[in-house]
Amino acid sequence: MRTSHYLLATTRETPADAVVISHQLMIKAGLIRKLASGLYTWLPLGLRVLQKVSNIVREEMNASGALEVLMPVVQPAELWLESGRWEVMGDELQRFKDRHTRDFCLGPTHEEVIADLVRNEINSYKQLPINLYQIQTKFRDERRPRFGVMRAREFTMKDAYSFHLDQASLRQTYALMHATYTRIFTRLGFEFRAVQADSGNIGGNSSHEFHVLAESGEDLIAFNQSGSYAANLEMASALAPTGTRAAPTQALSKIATPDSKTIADVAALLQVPESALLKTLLVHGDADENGNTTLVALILRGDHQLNEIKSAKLNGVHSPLVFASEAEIAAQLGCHPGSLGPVGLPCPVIVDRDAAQLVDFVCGANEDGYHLCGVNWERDCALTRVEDLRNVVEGDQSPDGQGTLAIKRGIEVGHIFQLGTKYSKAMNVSVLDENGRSSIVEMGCYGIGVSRIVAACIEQCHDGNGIIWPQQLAPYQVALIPLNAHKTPRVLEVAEALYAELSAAGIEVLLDDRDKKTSPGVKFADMELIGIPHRLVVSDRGLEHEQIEYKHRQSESAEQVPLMEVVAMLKRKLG
RNA sequence: CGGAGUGUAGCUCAGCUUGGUAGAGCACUGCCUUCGGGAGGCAGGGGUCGGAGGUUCGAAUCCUCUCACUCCGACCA
Repeated sequence: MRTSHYLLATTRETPADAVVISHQLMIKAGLIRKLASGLYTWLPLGLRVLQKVSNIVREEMNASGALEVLMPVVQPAELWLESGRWEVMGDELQRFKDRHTRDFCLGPTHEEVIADLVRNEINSYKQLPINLYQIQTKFRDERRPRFGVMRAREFTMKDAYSFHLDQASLRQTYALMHATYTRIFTRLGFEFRAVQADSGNIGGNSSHEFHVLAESGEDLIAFNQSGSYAANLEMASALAPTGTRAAPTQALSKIATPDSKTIADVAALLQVPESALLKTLLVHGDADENGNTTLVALILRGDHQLNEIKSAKLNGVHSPLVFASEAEIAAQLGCHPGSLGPVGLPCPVIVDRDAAQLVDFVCGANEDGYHLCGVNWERDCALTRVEDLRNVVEGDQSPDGQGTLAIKRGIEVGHIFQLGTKYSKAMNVSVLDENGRSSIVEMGCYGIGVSRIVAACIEQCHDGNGIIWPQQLAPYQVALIPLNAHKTPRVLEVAEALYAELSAAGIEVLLDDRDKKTSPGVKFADMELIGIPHRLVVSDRGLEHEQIEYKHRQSESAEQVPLMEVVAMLKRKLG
């Protein structure tokens, strides 16, 4: 490709509304342009990268035996009513009516459509297992789109759905997809982790997320050094402390703590560490048959954070977690949230394992302006229920006993689920088994955020001058820059010859043939910004010695290569 | 959805407090010079100041409403 015939939409200024580096660079390098919030046009350069990602994903999915299909973006409401998700999905599901006033939605995912396809087309256990996938546009009306294509409303996703006669077969394909995803993200050159994950709304039993490690990631993941344990922070278990609780040494006392409402305030006032305090949080319990809920107290050590996902899964706790309002707390206890504690608390109490180990601790007195000191479990208040309520922290023991946990930020680029029969039962997807009996099939689903991968790659691979594409994603492998061609005609002749020869060898070359008004500095800066891995400079100076300058995007300095050897050298470097 | 903020040229922004002819840099067009790290000169083109209503002799500027976008939070397959 020649830059003179290309839409090289690089900008000098950093866009004002982009906060993460990948979003800034995608706009500066001319990969994307925003149309509206969460909606992006892919420009020629960006589309090439997106297609390279798609192709790698497609190759590996095909190699795994999955079959590619393409389903509609627009889906009829009937299918969603059948699965029960028309009501459940909320505003993220973009609904609309056609001219006949029939209800439709834009597909945020395709479980319903694929289930409908399979129940019509697959009748026998002999046709199972089968794994169908597509690479297609999804639409989710996100409450807050952000970070460019990282969290867009319209985005490209690879979604695969597998169908099985039994759970053993599902587990087998799930493992195969786990391995396939590992191959894909390895080929993409990512530093990533596969982590245990919450399956959330989509349902099902086992679930893993694949995260690219990056500071700008929206998720926190916990893992040990050996890699034997990795989980989303939402899911990571905190090991129970070992040993028995020490005996009390202090007497219970009540002290005035006016104006100290937070853990930090009270710890500072009393000159004790935050870990010597209790944090008491009131949440809604399970609803009774009339839909009314009572309050439940969740108690943590002052320095620990509540894990809302783990807590909401406990019996007696409303899921999803709903915090009691200040008004509800005042009505039931007559004090503010900052003054709560377990002593004499008139509601069920669930205590975190670490909080249950404390002795001589400080907690709220359930009376504004007072705290209790020297409090001890069982002596001063009951300890009836102990659970894992807290977020793990850096340095915690790994739940599998292998070393300690580190916590890092990750960008979720893949998610695999064992759905079981959640959708197949609701939509009656069945086959005849070998006994001729109808059997509801087991389902798995497997997603990869194709467009998000482009952004995630830039988050991992950039420097002060711009993007640094790995070879497998680079829109072009070689930037070929003729300098001073208007002064020395041979410069352009040699550049054209190299362009032809490299192209004939199947190497993707971007020839920067912009005219003399584009100074050398501009060409160098643009080619670095868009991240082309290999750079060749053809100049009058070099040609005097029959030499071409070569520089890799990441190397500090350039080297001179004899003209006759350039093509062979690049073929070698590009494998 | 709650809180905060911003809308002026393709981009980054000034002008608004105190109402009086629409601005700068970059980008773009033409000519000349320059030519290995985002060149210089001269001459140009480009904006119903997000939209509607109001106050006023007069509104980018003041008031009201509205829309869009961004950030923080909550939420999220």
